[in-house]
Amino acid sequence: MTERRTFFADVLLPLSVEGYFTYRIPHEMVEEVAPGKRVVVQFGRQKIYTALVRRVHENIPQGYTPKYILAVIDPHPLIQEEHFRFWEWLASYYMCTAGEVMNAALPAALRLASETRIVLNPSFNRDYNQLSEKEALVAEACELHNEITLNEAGRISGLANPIALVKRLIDKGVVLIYEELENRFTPREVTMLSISPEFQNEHKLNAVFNHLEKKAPRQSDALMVFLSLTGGEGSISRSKLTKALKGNSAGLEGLLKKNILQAEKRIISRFEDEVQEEPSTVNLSPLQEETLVNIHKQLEEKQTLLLHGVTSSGKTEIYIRLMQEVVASGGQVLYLLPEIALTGQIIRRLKKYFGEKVGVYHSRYNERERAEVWNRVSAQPLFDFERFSIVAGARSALFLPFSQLRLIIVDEEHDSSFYQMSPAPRYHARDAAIYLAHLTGARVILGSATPSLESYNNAQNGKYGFVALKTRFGDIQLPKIELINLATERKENRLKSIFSERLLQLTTEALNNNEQVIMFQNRRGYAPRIECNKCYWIPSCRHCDVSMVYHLSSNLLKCHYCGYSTPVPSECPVCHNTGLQMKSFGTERIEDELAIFFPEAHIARLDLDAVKNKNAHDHIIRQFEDREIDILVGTQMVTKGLDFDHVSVVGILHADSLLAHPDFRAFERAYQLMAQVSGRAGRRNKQGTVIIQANNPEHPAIRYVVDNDYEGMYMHQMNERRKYNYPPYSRLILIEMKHPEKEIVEKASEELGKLLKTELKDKVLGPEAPPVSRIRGQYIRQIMLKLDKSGNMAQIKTFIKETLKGVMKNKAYARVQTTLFVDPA
DNA sequence: AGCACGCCGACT
DNA sequence: GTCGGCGTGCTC
Repeated sequence: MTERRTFFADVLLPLSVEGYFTYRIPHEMVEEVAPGKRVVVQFGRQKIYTALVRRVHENIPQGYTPKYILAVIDPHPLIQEEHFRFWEWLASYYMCTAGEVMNAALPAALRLASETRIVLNPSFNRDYNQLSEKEALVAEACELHNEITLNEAGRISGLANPIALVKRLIDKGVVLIYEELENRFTPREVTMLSISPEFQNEHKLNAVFNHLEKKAPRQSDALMVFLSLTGGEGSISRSKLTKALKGNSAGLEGLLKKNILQAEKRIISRFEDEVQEEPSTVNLSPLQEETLVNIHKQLEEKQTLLLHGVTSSGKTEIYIRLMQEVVASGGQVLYLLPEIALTGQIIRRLKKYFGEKVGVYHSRYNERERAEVWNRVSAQPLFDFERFSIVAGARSALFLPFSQLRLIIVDEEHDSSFYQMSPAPRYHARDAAIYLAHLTGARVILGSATPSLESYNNAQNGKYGFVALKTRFGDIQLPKIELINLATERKENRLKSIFSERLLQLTTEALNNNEQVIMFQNRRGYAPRIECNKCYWIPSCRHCDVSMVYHLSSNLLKCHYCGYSTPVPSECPVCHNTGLQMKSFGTERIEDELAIFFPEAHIARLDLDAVKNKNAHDHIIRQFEDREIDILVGTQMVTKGLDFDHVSVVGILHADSLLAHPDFRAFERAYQLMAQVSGRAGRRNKQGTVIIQANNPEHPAIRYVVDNDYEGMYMHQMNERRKYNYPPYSRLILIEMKHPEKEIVEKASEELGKLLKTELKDKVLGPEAPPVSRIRGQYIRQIMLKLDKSGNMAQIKTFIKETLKGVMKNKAYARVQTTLFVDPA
């Protein structure tokens, strides 16, 4: 007789709780439970969650009786050991829980969440009079709808938190609750129609036909259409046949009833079958060819390489060649891009070479689509689709379960949107990609025309490989950049609205030549503020410490931080003067005023307000590509990795505003933005022109853009960074505290700062109020830690956590929200 | 993160 | 007295 052994599983829950939880594995599940599989567990009094098994063991937990695992979901592990290790590194480096990483990693459709359902207790005597009004409402709703959810109970009763009410109903024996698991991952199915086996010979089929022709002409018609579409062989989807039958569905029903046709469900992809193009090879210029050889050579030694290629230098072609090589050897490629650079343009280009091997993964996809991509990347997919060899995705694509990851390309690596600000995990996808590659043995290529100082520094000191592409592809010249001094223009009365005469003149010429123009202004809305012309009162948000922006389209003042909006006041509430003036220029106003100067031109706007709808962004880009738009006005959205062939003029309307931020990266950012948007200008056979308008055109950041001098900018900024001990000379951790009461957050942050200083001394800066010191009614204080690169980071992070815990013990600070940003970008 | 328990003020 | 708001602590 074999001894019965007891097994336990340490599982990870998708919650913001530290550590793993131990559950007992029922004997009948011992075979099934394995690390990386999803299991269903109850956590707490009632909630049921999908957890991931981290490890299985026989150590009996001490001090509590573990609950049982309720069910095993997966036949094969969903997560491999190296992914767990990646998550755990991310959690410890970025100071969050592994559960929070799990939440970010698994698409929602692969997580099960239970929902509390409320039903009427069968033994309830239906005496609603014994109940309070709200209780009766909820109970009656249960009777009427059979069951309601907790949320619905909240709505019906008007209570934000209906739990107590429901609990009373349970105690009174009126209702019962149970937890319903929702599995949201179901593959898409289609009904396929084919000839039933017994009619699959010509003789029989003819007989049927003759019979139907006389007795059931509608059915015979339907059969005819079916045969003509399929040629008698194979199957066709029901929807296709129905469409071809143009309403004769009765005929089809008859054929199915008589079992002449048979229906069968088949799982299909959620992604439209794109026309599969023959994989073509990319033709590289001799310079690109040389670059490719150089990349290969360096990747033999270095895991990560920085590809510094000026705009339009043809980086994408090189990426495609590298991808082809990886795919040919059976490997997988992850192509990371900033969310808004993931446009139809780039995807179409990849599909042209790789057809159905390319998957796309970003936040505009719904849950089910994401779950399918997840499956098609995995080594053991739940459903049988062709495996994706290449995934183009935004930062969250980093968590896809690649099994043969050989190459990660981080394009536009300087882009700060690779850093996730909220929610946790607050991580930098570029840096995390490098760690993931370290775990999996993959190579990383960081690409940019304007690399981050950090990456360029790593290339300079030999940590990364380095390859530069200094000339544009196909002999396109770099644009000519002209400076306009806004102050002098204004003084000499040559400024029309916000446009210099030179810019208007060049725009006119471009339009006459049937060329396109981009106008860049980094503020959305119509007027960034309005102002009383007598007492200088400025309307500001009631929840945030910022002025309200006037939006023409809605005729409202809006807060860009919390979304609060108000009508425009008819008079100044302070001095009752009716002269309220629009100050400064947003993209909406620029679009509006351009229409006065160029009434014939098609003008469009590309900013957050213009792309609220799902496909609006792609739509505008495509219209611009197709030259249905002559002038495109936009915020930084127009700078993100787009290639247009017919743009001859780019206007940067107010460069100073880019430099006005009190941030140690402002200079670098301003350079990157201006260089990137300038790079949109220029076309075959004609040099483009960029006009930079600024009150202070002598600013060094602008100088480096004009001279196309990345190196110079790099040296200049590295000097500054060294002087003030900023990255890459140090590492930063930002601690942000929030509370609706100014005094509380001030005291809490002062106290934390003081305690941190006992160990970290002058490495602690602040606390101080950030430029926008109140958002959504919460006062904000920040403490910046400037840490030595040589320091023991793990130890310092533990110290920070412990110190914070100590401060939070004070009941007065219990509701202060603290957020940690490691390596903030 | 949720969720329950328990303390306390306020309204029938 | 009950109702409901919110602080506190726990979840395998």
